Amino acid sequence: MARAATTTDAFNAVAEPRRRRILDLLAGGERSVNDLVAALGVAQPLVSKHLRVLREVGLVEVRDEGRRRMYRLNGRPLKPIYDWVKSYEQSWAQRFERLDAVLEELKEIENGDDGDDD
Amino acid sequence: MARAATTTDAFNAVAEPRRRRILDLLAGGERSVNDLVAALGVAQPLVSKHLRVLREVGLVEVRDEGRRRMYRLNGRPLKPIYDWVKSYEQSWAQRFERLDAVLEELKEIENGDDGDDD
DNA sequence: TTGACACATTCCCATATAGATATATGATTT
DNA sequence: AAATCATATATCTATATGGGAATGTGTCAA
Repeated sequence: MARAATTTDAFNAVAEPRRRRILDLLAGGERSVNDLVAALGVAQPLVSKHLRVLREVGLVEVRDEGRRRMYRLNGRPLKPIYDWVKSYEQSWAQRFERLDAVLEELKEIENGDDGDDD
Repeated sequence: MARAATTTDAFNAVAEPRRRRILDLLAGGERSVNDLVAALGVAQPLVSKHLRVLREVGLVEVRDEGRRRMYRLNGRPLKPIYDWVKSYEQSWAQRFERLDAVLEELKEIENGDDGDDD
């Protein structure tokens, strides 16, 4: 099996930095494709393809306005990512569990060794 | 260019569900590879390969214990994901901007049409 | 030393890109 | 209708998988 499609879910869609950048731009408000092309400085077909991926996972929605297509953000599909990653918040905020272990080691070392040994 | 390597950053590493599951298991405490193999129900070489990816982005750390290798979680590389996605929290908590637009449309319809159209 | 156990790595395959280029589609203007 | 503008899609290439099977490596037991 190959890697899962980028359109499988938001996790995969958002793994690509350019797509995150697009979402960042859309967070500032609705934008046309050409707007995005100019802001990103990449080829138009590539932007369209990225937008397609984002559309397929529901992260953006389109509205036709004359010959332009206005894209807007829909953050809802990001919530599963938020929920998942939030449950790990402790694991970087609390760097003290490890510290505990180190302190215990130091206590033991205190008993006789110098411990200059990284 | 192909897709970015899964070892490029945590975003890519975590796009794979099996790797998220591994982190979920490690969140409960240190585990040996065999433990993970049993818990996941997948082939051992595959688990080792996923662990390698997680190791390369710093999401797990290893400790040798006899012939076993004990893996433990390091959540720090998840922080960039958290920070990025957190800035979108409004965009799903606040589903009212859209509602506003709908209400405006309804007001207009009120002026003459029945609007039985969902 | 031999054997068993726990993992990691290598090789192979099918698949899915990201990007570049060329072209198709659809709306607006002239 | 013809030309133009704004986007989307099709085609091609190089690359990076995830998974399966086989094999390599290091540790402990007999």
